[in-house]
Amino acid sequence: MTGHIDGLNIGTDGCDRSQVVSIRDVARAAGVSHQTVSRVINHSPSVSDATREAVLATISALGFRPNRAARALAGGPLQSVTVLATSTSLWGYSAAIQGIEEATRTVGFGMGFRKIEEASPKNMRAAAEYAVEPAGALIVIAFDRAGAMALQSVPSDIPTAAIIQAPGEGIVPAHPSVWIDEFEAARDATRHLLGLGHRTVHYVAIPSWSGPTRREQGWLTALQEVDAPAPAPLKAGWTAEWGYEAARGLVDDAEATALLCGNDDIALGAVRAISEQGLKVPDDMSIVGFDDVPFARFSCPALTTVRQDFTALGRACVATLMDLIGTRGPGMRRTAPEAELIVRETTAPPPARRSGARCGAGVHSSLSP
Amino acid sequence: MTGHIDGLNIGTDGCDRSQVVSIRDVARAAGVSHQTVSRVINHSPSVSDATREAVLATISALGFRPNRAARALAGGPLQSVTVLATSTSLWGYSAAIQGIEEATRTVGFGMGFRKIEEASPKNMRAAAEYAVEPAGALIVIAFDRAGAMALQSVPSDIPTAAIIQAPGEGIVPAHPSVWIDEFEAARDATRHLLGLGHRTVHYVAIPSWSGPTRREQGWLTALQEVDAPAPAPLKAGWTAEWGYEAARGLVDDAEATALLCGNDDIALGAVRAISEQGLKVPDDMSIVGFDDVPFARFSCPALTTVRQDFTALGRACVATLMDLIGTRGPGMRRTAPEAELIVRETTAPPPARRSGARCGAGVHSSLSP
DNA sequence: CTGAAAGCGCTTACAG
DNA sequence: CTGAAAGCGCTTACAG
Repeated sequence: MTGHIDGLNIGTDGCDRSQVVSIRDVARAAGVSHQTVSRVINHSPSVSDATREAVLATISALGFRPNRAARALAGGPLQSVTVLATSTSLWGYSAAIQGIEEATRTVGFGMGFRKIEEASPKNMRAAAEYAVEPAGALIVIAFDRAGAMALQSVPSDIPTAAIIQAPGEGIVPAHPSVWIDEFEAARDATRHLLGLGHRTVHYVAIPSWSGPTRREQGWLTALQEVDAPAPAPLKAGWTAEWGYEAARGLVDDAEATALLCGNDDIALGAVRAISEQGLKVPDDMSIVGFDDVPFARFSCPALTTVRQDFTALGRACVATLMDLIGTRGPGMRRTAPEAELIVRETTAPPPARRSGARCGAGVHSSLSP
Repeated sequence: MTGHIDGLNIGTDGCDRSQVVSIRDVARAAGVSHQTVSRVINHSPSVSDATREAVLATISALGFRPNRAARALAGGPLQSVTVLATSTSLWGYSAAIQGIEEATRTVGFGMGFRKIEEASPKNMRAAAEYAVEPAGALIVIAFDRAGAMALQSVPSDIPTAAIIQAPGEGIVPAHPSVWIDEFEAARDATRHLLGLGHRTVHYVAIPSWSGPTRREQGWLTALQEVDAPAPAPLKAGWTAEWGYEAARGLVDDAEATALLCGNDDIALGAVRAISEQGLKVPDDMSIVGFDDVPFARFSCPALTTVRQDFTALGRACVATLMDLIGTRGPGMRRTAPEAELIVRETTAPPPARRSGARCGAGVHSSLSP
């Protein structure tokens, strides 16, 4: 059974504009001019304590709520930011959005969200139009190609900050941006695997559109440090399917005993693929993820991964934006967080000798829907 | 290393208000009055095709973007909804938000988001204030207690719709609401387990604040249908930790061979706990989740669960809201989606005889951080 | 079909 | 410290 109420409780049509109390109503009730009320709600120092209190009392008595549209229109300060991103549900995105929301709320801003479907200039103009206020600020999450293109297409009169993938050496982002540089963490993860005795480490790459990512560079550097062979990175998308497919392709390669994955979903998909072949993680194959999604420590075996604090990154981006528009919140930290290797249960020394042959016993049928 | 750009490319301060083109600029350039421009951008039929085209051309030539604040202030139709919820990252929430965003974008609305920290009336007033427009519409996601309280505290002059847990028989929501009724799916899941030969099914409940949820009722009904003993539901929160703890408590109970969990995170946490004890899922314990999170089919073993389409639910909620405010989008479906049992690998017949003793060999140390 | 008027609720200057 | 003025960019009626 499905259920829904068809039109109950539609007593109010939501357009009771006659009844909402305005700054003038407050002024009248408090015996002052409406400008004085304006000063009070804007925390102007040029109001005597007595009148301030009186006005404040009237405001709460009347249930006055300032009209944001009017404020924005009259040239008040920016009070909202709208975030543009290709996803709300992938971990990095949703965690970053959470951080952005927290930080914007702290400084008294509202937050809008709009999904990037396609990063055409036309769409970006539309997106900017939905920026809630005239010239309302934008934050674009540009982890992916569409996001990066969106960032480029943003109208130049809109204050914009971005969360991006760590740019390569010497590349300067076109907008104030924040990122996590995972070079060292990726190198650490690779060294960890190498230190366990693996001859080399395979890498399943998340999408990139402008040269290798910093995490890929870190991986490669660790390999080169010890003259380990560097297999070509496996290209993947963001979801578990990709890790599943990548790992299936590696199962018959006796040389492949360690796998660094561009994110945890990919890693978890790889774990699944290995297990389906009757092999064990980490006994037959070590796997390391990236991100430390909340579930990572509950997976079986618990996933070794590189933790990234996307929520803090979101907060840092808001701080950067506030610098840009000259509104600095109290104690806003703009430093991007570090990435950190978390060793759990999916990494171990390589098998004495990988059979390469599938161990029939453990073979499941392929994925169910 | 952490990285961030300090203040690069801050050529624009974002307040180039002198330069933004207004309806009057368009009017002048097109040789018409500004009302005519207004009519064009509002799709009024009372404009000749010739003038419409001319205006449209000028609009794109000048890069005109209507000012939403001015529109809202002047009494134009509602053009945004802001969603209130306690989380952006839990699956049900983020998927619902995605559906809401899609649907609002389709009808030309913008979407705001504000997290519910605490559902005090004061906070709700503040939240309403951040509704982007005066009397801007609200959607509250009331899966949890704080959400439900928020829904109650919403100022009555704001058009509001809600996504809620399926209400018990005879309970009428205070606002137009949508929900998924999981009664039958929960009963199906329980029957499935019973049909496999389990004597009974234990249930790990998600939080409830007004009697048993529909899914709990479905579970109980299936048990009663066959006179199976009905163990007290185990209370849990929304995350994997809770399933982990609940399952640990069940491991020594030889009677407990099947577990229905209030959501997939709980179920996955339970799987982890069982495995840590050296037991196997589903051989020693069958586990069923709820929601079908994207990862469910990749877990090892792949999770049997009840699929719920939260994205469709979000869309249905927007349709309900549009009915409320009298703005009906093209082809909006408001029917709430059904829940559906997806049988995968975590369910099987009960063990011939559960030892109840822990199998030392497989015991991991407890959870890493 | 199109234009001139008035006003939405606020905020900046500008005066006192 | 406080009030009277003007205007932000649009939209509804109201006239033609």
